[in-house]
Amino acid sequence: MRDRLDEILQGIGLERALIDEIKQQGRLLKIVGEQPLISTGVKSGDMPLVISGTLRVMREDEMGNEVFLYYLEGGEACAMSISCCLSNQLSGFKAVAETDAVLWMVPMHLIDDWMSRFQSFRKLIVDSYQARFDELMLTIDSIAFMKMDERLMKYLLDKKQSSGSYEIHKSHEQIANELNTSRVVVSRLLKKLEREERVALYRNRVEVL
Amino acid sequence: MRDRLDEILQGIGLERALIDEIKQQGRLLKIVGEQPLISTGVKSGDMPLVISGTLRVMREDEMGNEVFLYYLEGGEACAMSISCCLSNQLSGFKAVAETDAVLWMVPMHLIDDWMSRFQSFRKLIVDSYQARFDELMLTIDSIAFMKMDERLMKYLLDKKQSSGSYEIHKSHEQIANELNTSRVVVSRLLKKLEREERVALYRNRVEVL
DNA sequence: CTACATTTGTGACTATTATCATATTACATG
DNA sequence: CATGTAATATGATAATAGTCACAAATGTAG
Repeated sequence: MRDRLDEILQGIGLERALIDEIKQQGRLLKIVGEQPLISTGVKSGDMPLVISGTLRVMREDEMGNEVFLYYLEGGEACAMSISCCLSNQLSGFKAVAETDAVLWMVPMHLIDDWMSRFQSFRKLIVDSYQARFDELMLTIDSIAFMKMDERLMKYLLDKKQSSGSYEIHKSHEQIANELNTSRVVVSRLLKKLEREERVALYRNRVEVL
Repeated sequence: MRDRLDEILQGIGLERALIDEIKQQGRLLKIVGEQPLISTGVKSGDMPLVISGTLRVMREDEMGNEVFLYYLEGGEACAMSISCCLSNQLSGFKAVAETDAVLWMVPMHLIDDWMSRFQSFRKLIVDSYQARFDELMLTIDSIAFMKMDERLMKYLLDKKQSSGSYEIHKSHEQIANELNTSRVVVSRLLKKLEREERVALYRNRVEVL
């Protein structure tokens, strides 16, 4: 697993010296699918770096409604946790392992030091923020401009792209939660997509055609 | 105006040496109300730092629909423009001067150098990203969870807070655009709020009670 | 004051989404 | 294969928002 980490850190474009420090100072964390990593209103002293698997990051409001924000995948860092920690704030979001995942947890107090010494690390942080930002923009686009049927289709296609599989193993209920609508609505719209021969429906499974 | 800049830079918590460099290397840009600073699909080589006035930042899609994202006010930096420039990407958004505004434009190529040398500058960038991030989350909250009447009231209250005034000088049409709905809907909901005695309505002006 | 453009008000209708009630189907387990 | 639970399907109805048409009002320039 250390080798995989090395490979990923190189892939991001970090220099040798930094890679060695990261490998020395962090710790490995394995989480199994659907296990929560960060919950709304809790804070952590580490910045997670995804080695393998996928984290699903969501926003949750006071009443427990949640909207999907973005995915974190192999090689991506969760830059949000930085300022969340620097500024001593509570996290406004919730991260759940979408699949089994392996993370490298980096102690927060080292971040600033690395930012001052390594150009590649500054780039990692800024890029990470920007990537999240862009994805949030897409989320806003779809919530603000798209109707539920389009959003649902986009959701299915995004899933397909990120997992590489044509099958989404979720119930209508779970999909409805991620899109912040009701199960009945999702069932109806999926049925419509099925009639249009864009998906095939099974129990706990949707296949994109 | 240089004094005001100095004051603001100190207020952010930057150290003397950095402040001097910023003052030496940047240039002043004045823009008058409603003038666009950044347009969708265009990129700039400077990072703007707001000295006075307010910038309204919006997301625009291909069909010209737009959603309000957040405001940038005195002392705030537009960190988004950094990676937008570093990664050679086009800006996915649009910034308009809400009122007359004075900006200090910092050449992008200095950013990385400052980030390596000044702790306070790293903090400025990270905080700036985080602040925008938090505001985007609030925007998502309101679009995803709130109904139009609540969003309208929130919009009016936010305006009140940011301008300190109880009067919003906008037509129903303009408000509708910022909330991504139609003029008719805004007129109707404002009328309802008026009946509830929460606002008073005039031509091109709404007063929050 | 008059003419005109812009802004605002409202009724009528449609579209989309939410909600409730109630079937029906699929799967796991004994 | 009988049975129970979770998942899915679907009709009926309501709430919310969008659209169109047109009327009324407000402010401005001559």
